[in-house]
Amino acid sequence: MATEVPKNSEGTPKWKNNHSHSNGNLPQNMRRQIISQQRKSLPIASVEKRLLEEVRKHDILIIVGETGSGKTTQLPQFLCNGGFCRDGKVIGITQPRRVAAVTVAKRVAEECDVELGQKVGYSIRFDDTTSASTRIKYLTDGLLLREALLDPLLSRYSVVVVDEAHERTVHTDVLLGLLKDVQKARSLERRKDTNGVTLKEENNVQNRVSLKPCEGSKISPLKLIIMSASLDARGFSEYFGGARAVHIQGRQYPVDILYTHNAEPDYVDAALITIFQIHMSEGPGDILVFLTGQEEIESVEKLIQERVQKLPKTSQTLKVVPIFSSLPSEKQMLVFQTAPPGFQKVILATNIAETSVTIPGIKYVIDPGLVKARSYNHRTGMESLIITPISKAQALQRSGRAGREGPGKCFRLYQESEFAKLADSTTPEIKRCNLSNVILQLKALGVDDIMGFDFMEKPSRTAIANSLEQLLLLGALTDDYKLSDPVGSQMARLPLDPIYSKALIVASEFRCLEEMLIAVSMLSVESMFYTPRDKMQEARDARKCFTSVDGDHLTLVSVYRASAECLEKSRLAGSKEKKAEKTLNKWCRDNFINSRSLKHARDIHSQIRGHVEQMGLHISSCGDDMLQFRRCLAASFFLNAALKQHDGSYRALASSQTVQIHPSSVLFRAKPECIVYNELIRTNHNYIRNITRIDPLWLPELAPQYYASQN
DNA sequence: GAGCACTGC
Repeated sequence: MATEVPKNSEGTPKWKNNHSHSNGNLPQNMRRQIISQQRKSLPIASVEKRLLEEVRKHDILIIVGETGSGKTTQLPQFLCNGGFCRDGKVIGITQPRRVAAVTVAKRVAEECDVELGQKVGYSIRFDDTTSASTRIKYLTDGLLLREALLDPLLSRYSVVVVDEAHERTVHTDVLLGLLKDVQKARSLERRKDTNGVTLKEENNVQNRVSLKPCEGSKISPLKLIIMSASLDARGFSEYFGGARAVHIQGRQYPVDILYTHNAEPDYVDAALITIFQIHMSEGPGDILVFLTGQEEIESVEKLIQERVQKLPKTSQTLKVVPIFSSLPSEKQMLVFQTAPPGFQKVILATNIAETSVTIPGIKYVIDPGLVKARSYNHRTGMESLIITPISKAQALQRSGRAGREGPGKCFRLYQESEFAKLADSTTPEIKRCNLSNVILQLKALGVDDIMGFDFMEKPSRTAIANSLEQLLLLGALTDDYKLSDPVGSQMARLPLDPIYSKALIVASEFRCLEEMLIAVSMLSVESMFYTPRDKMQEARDARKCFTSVDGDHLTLVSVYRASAECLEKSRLAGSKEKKAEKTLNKWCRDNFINSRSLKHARDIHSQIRGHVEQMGLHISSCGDDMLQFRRCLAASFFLNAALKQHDGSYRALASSQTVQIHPSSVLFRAKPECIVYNELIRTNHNYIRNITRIDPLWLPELAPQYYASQN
């Protein structure tokens, strides 16, 4: 299952698709022949009939398929040929990642010899290629969740295949619980249709059944297929009431796993030594090193360059390439270039190389066994980034990266006894994140009893209670914790963090919705600014013209408007869309702005604007009245207010935690008396980011329900 | 004085 990709609409890099790399320029009939041969040689091909029988016999099937089994591309075709697309029904296959949905759909369309968007298509946020004739639909799991808001019984689907379920993203976990419900509801509905009986069932099933989506459409049973990489089939099977699990062989070359004899006190140093050992005494083949973050990668890169100088001239043949998510895409692309003749490529990567990006040519993997992971403290509402040991499943995934094209070697920079101590699998994300959004979605889907919802792994009571409380404070819920109308249902419709959705509603009252639309779009993307270490001053100077003394929100609005102006100018000058985009990209480079992030923000902006218009909110601008906008920010983000203390640190009013302004904020030096912020994250300190200065008197005035009794 | 990875009708 290659998930490697290419420049899609957002400007993420165009990565090579493993499957079709050799078929590109061949005549059509030859290409067809090759594809047909490739399909037949897949491990899954020999079990087509058996699989179809299993799906017919069981409403829920767990498929454990190793890497290279062909399950993602082949199973939907088997199902379609086996009659599961009759009566216009659709087979939906969910993926945790957009790139995967896109590449796999393209490959399957090619295999079926149809145009993408006809029988086979994909649907991801901002990019839907499906049509009325689409029968095999690849989509992100988040998007299927969104679809469920409109069509609670997912009535167009005859089969839903949840792929990569072992990754246990929040979306996957919520989807699993929901699908279980939908399946029950649909069989109930059918029995009602045929016998006229109503059965009492638990879990909101009744609730959802009453929401009949498509009038007159015949409800068919829903088949569920959960696909996962090995290790954890039992968990899924138990969750689905002892569901049948089948195993499909993979096709992966053997990878030698090597451990260190002794514990390594300094994994960075150990990684460096290992890189040079491989370079000097192993055969050719590229090296992939897993590191924890940008800073570490940049320092290791420097250290390698230094040490290479000390090697004999003939051995100075290492080519180092870094890759991490915030790296601009043109730089990310460099990992796909083959090293110059005689050179060995060393890729220094974060977790991005574990699943998201597949780099060809890797023969050696160096794995220090660590990952920087996000965790969330439900009590304080604080996120943190902590370096923690990986799980066994992750270690396996990493080592597998060495065996995609031939036998490989994986150097684990820890002892075998340490491996045994690792957790089997990574803690599911749902246990590690703020649940406000999940809860809002579930409420909108008619699930009122969150504690009673059948999560595969239930979040803690505190986690649920705190998020319910937050939603209550934002006005999304009524006093008895039901979705409020219109605020709650409007918020649920918007694909944003609930606090941002609320900010839009507040802004429409403050007559600055135009500014807020820009602000929340910009706040919803990662790393708008790109600051390479060696050009820090240059980057700072370039951004000066956007800086607002009022804070980061207004600064972001300026950046957005300047970029829009640049695009507009280019269009007015008669540039074609492509040329205009190029001009914008250059503008981004000149201003040290991440063009991928900006594009993303622009996409979000247009999507959200559409929603907001549909809801009938009043879109107007406050013009030059920045006071009005800041008051609106205070009214929206009152839960995140902080006051300066004597020592220049801040006290967050809601939690009484001591926090500091993040150095990336334009207010880092100014340190105003009172501020609101949007992000609280613990790294070396408790940092707050995206900050605007406000007047402390505004808080009791604009959020009296929260601040009246205090002070 | 500093930024794991994904994702959204």
